[in-house]
Amino acid sequence: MAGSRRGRQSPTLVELAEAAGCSTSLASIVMRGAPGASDATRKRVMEAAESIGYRPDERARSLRRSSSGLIGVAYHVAEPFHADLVEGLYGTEGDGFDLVLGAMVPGRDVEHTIEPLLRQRCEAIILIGSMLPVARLRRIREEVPLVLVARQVRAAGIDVVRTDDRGGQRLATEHLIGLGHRAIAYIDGGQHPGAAIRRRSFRDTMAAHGLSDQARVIPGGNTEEEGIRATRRILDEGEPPTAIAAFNDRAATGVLTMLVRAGLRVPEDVSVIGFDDARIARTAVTPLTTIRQDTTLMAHVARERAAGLARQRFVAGEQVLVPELTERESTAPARPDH
Amino acid sequence: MAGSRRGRQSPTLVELAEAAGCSTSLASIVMRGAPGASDATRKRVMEAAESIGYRPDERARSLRRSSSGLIGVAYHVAEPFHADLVEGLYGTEGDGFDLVLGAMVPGRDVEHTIEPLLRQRCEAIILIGSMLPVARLRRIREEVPLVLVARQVRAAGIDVVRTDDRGGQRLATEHLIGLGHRAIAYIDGGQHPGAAIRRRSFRDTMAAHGLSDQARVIPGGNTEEEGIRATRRILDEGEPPTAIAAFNDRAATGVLTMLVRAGLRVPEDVSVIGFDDARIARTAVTPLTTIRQDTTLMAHVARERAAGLARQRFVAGEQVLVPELTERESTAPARPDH
DNA sequence: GTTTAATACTAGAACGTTCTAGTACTGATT
DNA sequence: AATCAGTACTAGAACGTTCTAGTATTAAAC
Repeated sequence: MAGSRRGRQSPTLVELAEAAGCSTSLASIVMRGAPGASDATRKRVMEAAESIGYRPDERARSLRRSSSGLIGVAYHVAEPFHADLVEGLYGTEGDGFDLVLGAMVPGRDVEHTIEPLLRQRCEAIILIGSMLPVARLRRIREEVPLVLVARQVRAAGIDVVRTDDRGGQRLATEHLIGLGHRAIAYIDGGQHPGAAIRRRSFRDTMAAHGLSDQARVIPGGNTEEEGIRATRRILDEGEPPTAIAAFNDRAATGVLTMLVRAGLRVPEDVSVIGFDDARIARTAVTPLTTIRQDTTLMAHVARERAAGLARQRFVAGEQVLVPELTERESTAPARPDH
Repeated sequence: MAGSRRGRQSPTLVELAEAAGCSTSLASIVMRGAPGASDATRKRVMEAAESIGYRPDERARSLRRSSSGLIGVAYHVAEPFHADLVEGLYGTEGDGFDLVLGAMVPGRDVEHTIEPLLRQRCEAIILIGSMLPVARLRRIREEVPLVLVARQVRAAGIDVVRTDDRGGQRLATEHLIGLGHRAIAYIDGGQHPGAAIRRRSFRDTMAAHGLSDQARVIPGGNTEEEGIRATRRILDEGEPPTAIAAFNDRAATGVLTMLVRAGLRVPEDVSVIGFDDARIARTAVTPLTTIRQDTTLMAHVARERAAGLARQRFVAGEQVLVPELTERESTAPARPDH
């Protein structure tokens, strides 16, 4: 019971050294696995540590070392896509860095989130899917190396890891066109990262196929709710398109929801395509055809970049990953009568 | 550009004191808003801090103070319900504690997650929805006050904040019975927190209404995928029940998905009820009737408990919150012909 | 004009580590 | 027998704060 520890501090290196009958320096060497201790001593110290319940104080360690060995990660807790990326970040250990999470929640913006990370002297910060204006990103960049994930930004000094949104959206749009669809609606992602590029890519691809007049862009968002609203709006306005592309899988799921509610079948009546290949894509009412972003790889690269930037082995740049089409059941050839 | 800071350390209190022309003690007093400095000095120091870009080093602060002022939070990143709780935890500031997040991801279990929190000398740990056996919880409890959220455990010294799962599931089951349903399937949550209690509550409630022979419990889980699988199994086995209750909203969403895929209508053919009132409940194909757990309140209470336990103002106990039925569109009276 | 009380300020010792610069010992090399 | 190289170990100064115990300075009280 912790009751027995009430008020007691946890044992320090000094107490460990005492228990093991050696100097704190030696105990320290053993605890961090540095060279300079005999095997016998190592064993003795480790046993003493075990027996007194010694646990190194990370604050003191970090303070004393010249570098904190910390990479900060700022992400939106409620965003499943971010959660996937965070999971991926933990996959790659062994670069000598620990991760410190900074949660963005409503009312706690990027600056608020990053401040504690900087106060812990994180050596680099991975910022996931932030909509922050470039000027403010620049200000952060002045304090610490910054890796921006899943968003494009052309500003010197800011490292970027992202998917080729333009290529991805082209893939999606051409998939639909290839299936014979002509009247295609695109549900936009508003201000969200990547939205502007995907929107433009949709328009450009439609234009390239001479379908500009059939291309409709509907205001949307990145949530199921916004997908639902946008689709309702489409349906309210009369003859629905034969295909709908959405900014991301969450919005696409909202599209599916609304179509089912309206009694339309997917893909028989309307084809739907998403973006991300999020977890929910598989379990949607109709398994979603979508553009796959490899979150594991993105996370891997992001961490590598952050570590490299912190150690000044890299110069900031842009890593663009190639997305691919994942065909499931929500898209099908346009029916001839349309 | 951070390039200009290459290799430069961030300014320390000593440099701040120098810049402001006072002692470090005084600069410290100003920076932490402690009494003992004149208004003029405060202004001068603050301006100096601003001008040299001083930012207190949290590691040093925490190390020096007798208490770290940290509460650790261990949660599953990929679990939306946990994300809601984490959001809630940030809502209540002003207790003098900062939150440190510990992410549980596949391959990184509770112990791995908690270790870094302890190394930062968190004064209490909030553990969300862990399935850890009591013995191991006890071991953690020996090191630090522990608040267990969304799970019942009867072990001295472990603080618990949970919803009344038994009452909640009774509410759900009786809602269905009250609508005239008799053949009701329950999709179980397996080993997940609360699952055992909800399962038993379902059985007991059915029994109390003389419906034991109509009560079916199907192995399931806490994800959409498992909801789908369980429902497929139900449909494969012949005459479907007129109502399905699921362990949580994610599983219930899977149920909806599978029912739609099978061409059944909700609630006309089958009523479905979930648990949690997660975000996805509203945007499900058919808006889910569900049992609402107030995550904001739970988070609020959990934080309060953690802070109180850390400061030794509370003795560990159990806080049980009352859930309520949220009626949406996925439940309706049983059709007479059933 | 001395005491008292309060306010503004400071020196310097912590906090729990790491790390540099050293000492003491061993065994091999000349 | 003296030198060297290597291994095992240690003393003690950092790291950047907070906090205790103080010293001046001023204002009020008699």
